[in-house]
Amino acid sequence: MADTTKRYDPSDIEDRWYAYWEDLGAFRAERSGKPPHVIMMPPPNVTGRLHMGHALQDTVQDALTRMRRMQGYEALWMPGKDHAGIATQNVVERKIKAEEGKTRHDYGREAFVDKVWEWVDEYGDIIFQQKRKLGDSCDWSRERFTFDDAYVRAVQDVFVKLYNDGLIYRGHYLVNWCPVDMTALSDEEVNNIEKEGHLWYIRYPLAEGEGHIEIATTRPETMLGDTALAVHPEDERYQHLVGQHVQLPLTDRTIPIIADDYVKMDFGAGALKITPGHDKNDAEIGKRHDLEVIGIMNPDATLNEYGGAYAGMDRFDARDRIVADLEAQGYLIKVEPYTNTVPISSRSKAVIEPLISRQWFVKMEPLAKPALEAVRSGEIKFYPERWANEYYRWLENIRDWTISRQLWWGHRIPVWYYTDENGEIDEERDFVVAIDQPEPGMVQDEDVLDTWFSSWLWPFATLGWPEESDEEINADLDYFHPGHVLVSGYDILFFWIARMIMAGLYFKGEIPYRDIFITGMIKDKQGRWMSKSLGNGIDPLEMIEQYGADAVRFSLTILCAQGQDIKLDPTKFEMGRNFANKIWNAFNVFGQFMETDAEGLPTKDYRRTRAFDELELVERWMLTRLNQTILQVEESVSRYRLNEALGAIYATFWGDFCDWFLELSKPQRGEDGELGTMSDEKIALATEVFETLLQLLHPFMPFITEDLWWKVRPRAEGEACMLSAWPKANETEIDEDAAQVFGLLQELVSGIRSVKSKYGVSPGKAIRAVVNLPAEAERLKDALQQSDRYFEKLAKVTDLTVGSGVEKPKASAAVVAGTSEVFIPLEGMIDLNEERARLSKEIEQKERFLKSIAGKLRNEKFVSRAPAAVVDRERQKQADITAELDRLRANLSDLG
RNA sequence: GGGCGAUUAGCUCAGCUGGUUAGAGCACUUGCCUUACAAGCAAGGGGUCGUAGGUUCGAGUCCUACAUCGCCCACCA
Repeated sequence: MADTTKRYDPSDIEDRWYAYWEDLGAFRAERSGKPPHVIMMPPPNVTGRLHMGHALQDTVQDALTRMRRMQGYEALWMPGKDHAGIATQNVVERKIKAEEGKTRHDYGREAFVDKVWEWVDEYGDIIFQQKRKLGDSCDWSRERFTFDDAYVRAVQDVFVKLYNDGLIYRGHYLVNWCPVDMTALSDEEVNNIEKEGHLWYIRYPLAEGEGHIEIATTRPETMLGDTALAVHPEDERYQHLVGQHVQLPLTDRTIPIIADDYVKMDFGAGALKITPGHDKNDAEIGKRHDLEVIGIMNPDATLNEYGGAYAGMDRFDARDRIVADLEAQGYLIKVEPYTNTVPISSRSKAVIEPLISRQWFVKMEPLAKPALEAVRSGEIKFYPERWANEYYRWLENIRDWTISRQLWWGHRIPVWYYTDENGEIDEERDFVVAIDQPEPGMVQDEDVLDTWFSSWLWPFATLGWPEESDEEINADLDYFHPGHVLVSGYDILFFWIARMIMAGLYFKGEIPYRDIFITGMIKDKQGRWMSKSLGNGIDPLEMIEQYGADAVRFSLTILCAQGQDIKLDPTKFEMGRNFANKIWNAFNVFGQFMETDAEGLPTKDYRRTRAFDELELVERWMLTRLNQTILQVEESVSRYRLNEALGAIYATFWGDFCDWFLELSKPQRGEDGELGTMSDEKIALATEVFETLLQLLHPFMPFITEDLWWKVRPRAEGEACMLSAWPKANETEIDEDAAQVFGLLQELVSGIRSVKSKYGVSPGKAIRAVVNLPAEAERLKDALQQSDRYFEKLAKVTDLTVGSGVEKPKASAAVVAGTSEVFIPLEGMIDLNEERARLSKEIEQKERFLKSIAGKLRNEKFVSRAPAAVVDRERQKQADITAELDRLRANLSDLG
């Protein structure tokens, strides 16, 4: 007797099987004769904790990896983590602040970086432990970090190459400056959000003579950096003033009035203050007119010496004061409420201050072109396709990438400067771009690189690129690159996915992968992003604890439809839990009759001895369904419709295998109430189907399937489910005929049950039934006559008659199924009115249906234009329904 | 301002290149602790597929507007 309990308890087995797989080395991928299948795990931040987004994406990646592995591929799922510059630095800064009351400056750069390393060593692998709980079958022996020595080298090589190719430059430009993190950011790291603000109308008096020009601004404090006032060249109000000057209020400066057709005459006051040091558009206008650039802010967004009386104040305090002073001095004309877009750091949420700063940039256009072409040509495909449009849009409008960051935690920029006698950087002399210090005394650039400047190399730097002297590495790169599919969310389409494609093509000369599967994002029940601040997150580990990893994986997969966001709430995992429980108990049906050893493991290998055509109806039907399901799964997975694949297995397992096959296969209770037994032949069939279903389910629900795998057959050492050969559909065991006959049987059984339920006949009460078949259906008649046992088991029909032209017994209910019908004599229980109503309702429904078909067929255009197959199908339907109606009417009139 | 997505049963969602009488899970009703499973079984009820047009023999599916919600992008101060 197998050792199973009624309720499946996942906590019992999951860790055990994970350890077993790892010990077996089952996750490892090595260069072999097999075709490779490679997935690069998007490296989580070292600060990361497993969240539902990871759980979803890992489930998808693991399912694909496990399936390919079973299908005979050398499946590599490469894990790793990202040093995540700002994020990690922030975490450690917060920690030392909280624990020691210190800032990173108290530590100094070197000591602080050491502190971060300490943190990484202590906490950096937590997420990988969490991923193990989920069942991730990635090759941990290949785990990489974007700060591994070899990886650092790759990043520096890439910098040097891009510089030498003329694609990296340094310069003073207006950049997105975050005053909280005190670093430059790329455009992608900035979000524009709508915010209620004000539009202040301010008067700038003419320097020469009477009068003034009115301007409008949303950021009055920037006026301290104004170096011109612009009007439209065709604006008749101001034309005559161009070339003159205005007095800049609150300062002793005067600024020129210039004409530029960027100015919209009808917006605001029709004139524009120009602050080239703090506004992107103004900077361009400034360049056109060769204006002076004044930066009025310090890195922390307090005003600097150009702020005059406001120097040292925070920019927003200064704004209030300036407005108050303008008003007091009569320069403020009016204030209007105004909604404008404000740039926010995606990391710190601080309002970004555009300011001029010396930074490093990558010229993107030359990189973008091939990347565009790779997708346009179809070499790389997006699933779902629509994401290709987002990708095009971004690449077609690509802007240069600000890659330098004023942080301490990150890849140092491989640029060196000469120093003067005081040890200060000698700005007079050229810098040198080199990985190692070119000359003693030279100092390295203080800045570090954007995190994504290292992660864009992930698909090949993780394999050891660019080390060319090492044969192992070369062979690995040859074999495992390019990869096959990238699974990711759309949130990092620009940050990472697009840049990886650029990097792959530019540095490696190859696309990084063929397919990109973009999953939806996990949202809360109300469709909001899950976040710490909202406290609406669902912790995958708690869910695993509560429902089991397989249940979590099942539910996430089944909910993951083609890129749609998932509104998740914990009760969704009940679906998976219930299914796991169903699987567990289904095994028990036949497992309890197997010969087992003391540990409950099978000692006998039950194999079917009969050929397919010797099997009985339900068996042929079940194998047919199984083989159809295998085909369906393959088809769905090839299009990354994992929800559909898993849904198909679920329906077959529960709706076919459990509800019909097992119900018919399990032993019947003996006459005297004693438990029956199951023949070896029956056990063999159940085992065969169940085992195959376990394999189909394994990629999605690895733990329970592995556990039961060992319980259905004696296995040799190491003969794990996860390493078993993926089932092949056996097309010779697809029997459409059996499917059709069994389908009719299902209809008749359901009809009988329905009648019993309708008339309050207890399901357990034995009844008689008479099946009436059309005269020509000899084959059906034989099949159903042999199926009396099925009717008994499923509907408690103890007396079955099957024939054609059979007389309808007195006082019986009738169920019509196509051209067949079944009579259920219910002497004394049947309510004639009820029965009439029941039949009438059915007749009405069929008549409506028939009418719509007849309508179609009367339509000449339909008959002439629709494909012949469609028309034939309608004709067939018409004939079927007509026959069915005849019977229904006959049955009705029978009732008198 | 531009683009994308969503709108299908009470709820959450599938529904692919148009073609059986639109499906699932949950919830609901009725009956069952039928010795695999009450995390279950059986039988049911419930949908004019957001609105209005159009294309087509045929539309949940394609087209055009519109509405509502959500997301992305964008230099009108």
